[in-house]
Amino acid sequence: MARWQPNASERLILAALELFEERGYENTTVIEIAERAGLTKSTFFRHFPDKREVLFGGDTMAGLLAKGIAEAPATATPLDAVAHALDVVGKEVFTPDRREFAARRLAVIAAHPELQEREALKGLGLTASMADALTRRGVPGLTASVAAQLGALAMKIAYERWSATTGGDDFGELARQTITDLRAAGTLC
Amino acid sequence: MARWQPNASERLILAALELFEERGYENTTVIEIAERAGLTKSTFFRHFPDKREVLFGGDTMAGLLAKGIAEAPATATPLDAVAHALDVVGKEVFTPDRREFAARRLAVIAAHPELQEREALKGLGLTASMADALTRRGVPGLTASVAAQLGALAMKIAYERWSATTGGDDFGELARQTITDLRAAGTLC
DNA sequence: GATCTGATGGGACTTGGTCCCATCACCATA
DNA sequence: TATGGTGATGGGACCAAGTCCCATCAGATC
Repeated sequence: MARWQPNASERLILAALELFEERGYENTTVIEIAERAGLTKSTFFRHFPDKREVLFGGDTMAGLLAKGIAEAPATATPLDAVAHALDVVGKEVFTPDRREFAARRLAVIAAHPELQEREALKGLGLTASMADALTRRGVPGLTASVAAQLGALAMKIAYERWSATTGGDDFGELARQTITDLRAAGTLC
Repeated sequence: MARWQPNASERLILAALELFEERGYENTTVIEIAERAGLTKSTFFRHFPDKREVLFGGDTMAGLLAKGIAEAPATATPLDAVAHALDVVGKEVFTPDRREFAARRLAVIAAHPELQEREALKGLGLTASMADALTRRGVPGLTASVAAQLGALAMKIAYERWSATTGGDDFGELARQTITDLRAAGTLC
């Protein structure tokens, strides 16, 4: 059992996903996850602050969305800027090779309230980040909030659509389509 | 120490709120909450499924919102129906005598991520409940989702405004005003 | 080969949460 | 008065999550 094998985090993530699929989240112990990854409980908590977080890699998304919104052309409407940000996310994070993982991850989350709770919190963070980036573009507060909220909804829907495709579909395109759908739906409110 | 004193749940809730204010959420033990309420750990978990839930009374809100939406006049637009539901909630739950408690509760939640996480989950539940009630009115899926999302945002903002007032303000009115604001903001997206 | 650095192992400890059983208050009935 | 039933509570054993601290080991550097 050689120490020092690379990709400890990745191994832990995969081990956790597999075990959650096999026995469910609450029937899986952190120690078991660590063991399957050839590591120990101590090391697990050195890589992730808690058991849930193992399925919610880093907080890079918030910064990426903010960057994408800031970089959108000055003439873009708030929702256009959000669409641009989702395009960036699609190119840098939701790449085709991660599609299958996303689908498995979504299925596990859907089956366990504790994980949904964490996802909801992450969603709040992303919404706040987008709203913040929009106000820095000069968008008035409430409008920024609404656009960010719709953006978060669009991202969620697009993520589900993307992970459910058989492959080949670009996340950015799906997101853009989703936003136009939401825009149409919003006028009926 | 007479057993059988009434209002065990209320006493636990108040004790928890006080302790969270005094020492913070993570520096407060369930045993301490129970002791201040003149009860024990066992009894605490008999009244609440976990430590967080003590600040998130029951799940009556979802049903109330659904009822309010269902009862709205047939001519009402989706957002109008939501406004009607928020009015119902204002009359049955967010009554003036609970305003001060709401303010203290919000302050505590804002200071502790674990509590924000639970609130985020509750928000998801309410959104889903509203979207569901809207589709039962014949509103198409995506439109229902958008209206529910905006409704949840309106409720959150109105709740903050309401709890921050010095008193006398009606939650339903605040919510209605908030929805008008959001509608205006939405057209700028 | 000695040393330094950083990731890992391991164990003690606290707390959240579950489970099970004993105990007590209150009520009804004889 | 007593007797039994019901439901809420007390209490303790137990497991898993998460924290802390220290020992250990691999690899790089000199």
